[in-house]
Amino acid sequence: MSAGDVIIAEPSNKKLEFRALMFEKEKSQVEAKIREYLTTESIEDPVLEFRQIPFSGEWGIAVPLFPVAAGEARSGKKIIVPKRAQELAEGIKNYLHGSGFGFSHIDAVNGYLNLYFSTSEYAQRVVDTILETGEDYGRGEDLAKTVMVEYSQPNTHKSFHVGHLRNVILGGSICRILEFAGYRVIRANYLGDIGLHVVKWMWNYLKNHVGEVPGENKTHWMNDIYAEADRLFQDPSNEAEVRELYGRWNARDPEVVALWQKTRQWSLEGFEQIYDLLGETFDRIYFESEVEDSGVVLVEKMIEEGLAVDERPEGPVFIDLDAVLGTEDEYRVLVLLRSDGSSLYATKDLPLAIKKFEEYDLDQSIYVIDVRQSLYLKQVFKTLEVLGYPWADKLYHLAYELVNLPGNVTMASREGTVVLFDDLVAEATSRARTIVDEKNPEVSDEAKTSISEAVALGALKYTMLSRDNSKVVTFDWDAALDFNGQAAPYIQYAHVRANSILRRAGETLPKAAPFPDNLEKAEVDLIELLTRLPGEVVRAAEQFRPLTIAGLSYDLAKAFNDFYNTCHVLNAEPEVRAYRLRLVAAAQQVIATSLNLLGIEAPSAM
RNA sequence: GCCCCUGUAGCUCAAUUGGACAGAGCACUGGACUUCUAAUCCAACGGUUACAGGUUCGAGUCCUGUCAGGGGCGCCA
Repeated sequence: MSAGDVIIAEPSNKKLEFRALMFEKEKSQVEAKIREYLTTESIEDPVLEFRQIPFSGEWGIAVPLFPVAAGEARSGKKIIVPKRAQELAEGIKNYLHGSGFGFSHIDAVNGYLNLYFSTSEYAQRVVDTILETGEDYGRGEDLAKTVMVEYSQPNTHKSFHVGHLRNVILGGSICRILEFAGYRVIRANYLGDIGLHVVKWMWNYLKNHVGEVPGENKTHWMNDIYAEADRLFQDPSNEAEVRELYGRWNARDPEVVALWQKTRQWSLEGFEQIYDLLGETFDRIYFESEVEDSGVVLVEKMIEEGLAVDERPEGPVFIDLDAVLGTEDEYRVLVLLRSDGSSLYATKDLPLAIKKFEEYDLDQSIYVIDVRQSLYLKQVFKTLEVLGYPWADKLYHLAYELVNLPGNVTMASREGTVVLFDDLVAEATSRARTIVDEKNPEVSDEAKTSISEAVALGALKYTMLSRDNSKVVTFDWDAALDFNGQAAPYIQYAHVRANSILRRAGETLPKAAPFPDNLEKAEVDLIELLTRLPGEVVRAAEQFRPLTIAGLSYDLAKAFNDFYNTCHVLNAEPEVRAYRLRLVAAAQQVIATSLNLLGIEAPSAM
């Protein structure tokens, strides 16, 4: 996404880290003392900013004194800023007698004032908080803001390939993250159920496949007929027949409409199979066919009002946005109707946007669409603003880059350069199955199937989500099917290990357990990562970036694996066993939550 | 011609939004299974953050310019 565009909420300056939240009381007490000291140095109303200390085994918060010293320098004092910052930090440290206010010790280093928490106290507060809140750990409060996210947008009668997959996975994860962050989310889909591609499909069906019905895999079957139609259509001798059928469709010939309804339904059922597999559901499905007529009416109105230029039949109907707005080469020209009066994307996107706001009271309307349509959507949004819709500034294009094939080849059904969704899933699942058979031969066949599916889909989703929205994904079979390293199965496996320990413990979790001050490094590192979830959820929601959650989930898994190897739980001393069991339970919870936000299953066995 | 995106280790990517020493995975090399599941872990190797200026106490991050790659720009979707 590009920065500086519309953001859902006000960008939060409540960048209070979780750690600071848990030590809020201590923090505000010490902040008052720091201000008190700075007053004695004749510094009034300084800019005090709390940030994290780069973590090195001990928790705390830091106050950089550079802004304060720089302020002094600007007001004319002859000082060297870094030196003065360090001097101030030391001054404060002495003023606070090096500790107190709930902090175990206070340091002045490199111009920063570092305030450290008691390790045992901090560790226990973190783990207790997670276990008390359970799956709600990290969940934001209800923000009473409604957001619609439109994503997926496949064309009926066509294929579903890996390019479409990135959209669904990204959109789905964004919805989960926004929901968890406290927004009320409406998942919308918008299907291309009319147009030349549909007519071509019906023509081929009538000519070569009458009476046939889809097999088990409906989307694949639909696409086979479409691909064949597209090929046959290359032959000019077939053009007349297709055009004739298009005419009958435009005249709403009942026979053609009936066929359209029946075949469209097959496509819908096929998409439903895919969405089920991916774990996606939609609250509202829009169709191009339901907004086309109102779109034409709207364009006619724009012509009457003089907003749109009508050059028919020699030329199209368009709005010259730069002319209307007095800009130059910025918004260009948006074509609204073809010269023959037929509709285009814009004809339908304008009324669709209006319809959304008629149906729902939206605080934000998000379009998850690839980056190539940036100018187009900018034009659509601007046109709605020009038309006077007060909600036009609530429209947001969440752009993402394409999934290309090696050699920077764009996936296109027409060129035959596609990797179909079901082929990919079948291959991934089969590879996962081979590994499950080898690693876990004793579990039931049913369990093996569900594990393979969770692993295969998890791996595909993680690959898409662990890359920034603005980066092109180059699809490569080996990379997509690599279950090693920084990939979903690694994270899922950590969850399985945690689950395994808890299962073998065979008792209810100790209600409370004190943590010692001399924790192992692996324990400290793990606890540190557990505290990051709430902040990352807020950040991911503000920036529409699942990537941050993908990164955290991997870091968590890595830290847990390290803990698993260095810290034994079940055969440890009773006190140690007690707090470690609670730590394992907390880690399992946070890993599961982060995977869930990515739409990835957290299996209990692998 | 104009606009947008990208450029970080051999490869694929991160970097808490201007903060402390730029981190992971893959690949290569060498180690660790009689232990809570080795789909794991440890160690080693790997950097002039495309280039040149500028702003700043501080720049991979911000501003200007250059280079390279990708995308978009009146009747495709």
